Amino acid sequence: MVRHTIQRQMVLDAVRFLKCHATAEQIYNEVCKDHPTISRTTVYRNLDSLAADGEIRKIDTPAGPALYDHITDEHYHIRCRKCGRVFDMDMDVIDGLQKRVKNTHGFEIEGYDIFFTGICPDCRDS
Amino acid sequence: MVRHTIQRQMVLDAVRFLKCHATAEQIYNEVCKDHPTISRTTVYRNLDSLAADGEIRKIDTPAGPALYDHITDEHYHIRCRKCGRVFDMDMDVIDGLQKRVKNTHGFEIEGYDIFFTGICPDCRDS
DNA sequence: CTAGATGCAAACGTTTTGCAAATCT
DNA sequence: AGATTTGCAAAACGTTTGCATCTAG
Repeated sequence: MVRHTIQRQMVLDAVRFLKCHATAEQIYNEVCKDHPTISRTTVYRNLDSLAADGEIRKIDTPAGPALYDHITDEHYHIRCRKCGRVFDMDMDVIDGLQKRVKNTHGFEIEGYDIFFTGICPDCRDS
Repeated sequence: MVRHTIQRQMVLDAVRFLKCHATAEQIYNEVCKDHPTISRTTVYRNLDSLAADGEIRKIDTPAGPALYDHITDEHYHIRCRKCGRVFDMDMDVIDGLQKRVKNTHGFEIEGYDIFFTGICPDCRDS
């Protein structure tokens, strides 16, 4: 059974407070403001466990740290090739994308993500 | 100017020989068979430079090492959540996906990738 | 001759692990 | 009381960097 600890609660609160694609490091820093003795390890462990319980969403990103979202509608992301920042993509979700798979070859498909790559306005202008 | 070295050539040959989504480590091991004194660093540097020149394609993957392909048609990937292996997805490329972006917010979009997640048949059966 | 490439060792950022001590239920 | 969680230190992992040496053009 999952045990309720202040650390777990604070990690969850921080993810909700930061709202969108926060890194473990950002979440750790946020929790540290109120509870400076928490360890990074505990943050990682609670993020994993909260994601496994479906309380938050973990987004593994290409070429960068994982991001954690409070649960929101499905959406896609773009990563700046220069600064590495990740932004939400302004586009509709593609309807029934998973149904386009011709043959799963025995795979149990659990989900998917689309990552765009590009150069953000800040990096282009410098 | 890019200089032609045996290391660069061997890295390129290895990527072509391994054909699909090889990791830097696999490519290093392949090159090592003929040229055991090459360093991992040199493999990484040549992979980067070959990708920058468009001779090979680098695929940054979520939650795993980057993969390198000899140039092939665009295609999508699936990663097993348990064993981490990456496979090609058996589906058609989505026509004009980039045109669905409503507002780039000043981003220069260079491309995108779709990554499915799931459990592969081997991992499910064990 | 010399810009550029190499190999080494060491650092990097992110994440995971082993373990003893602390804490929920 | 007993299983789970914590915090620490250390390791793991993939990758990059600094630097002295070497080499292709």
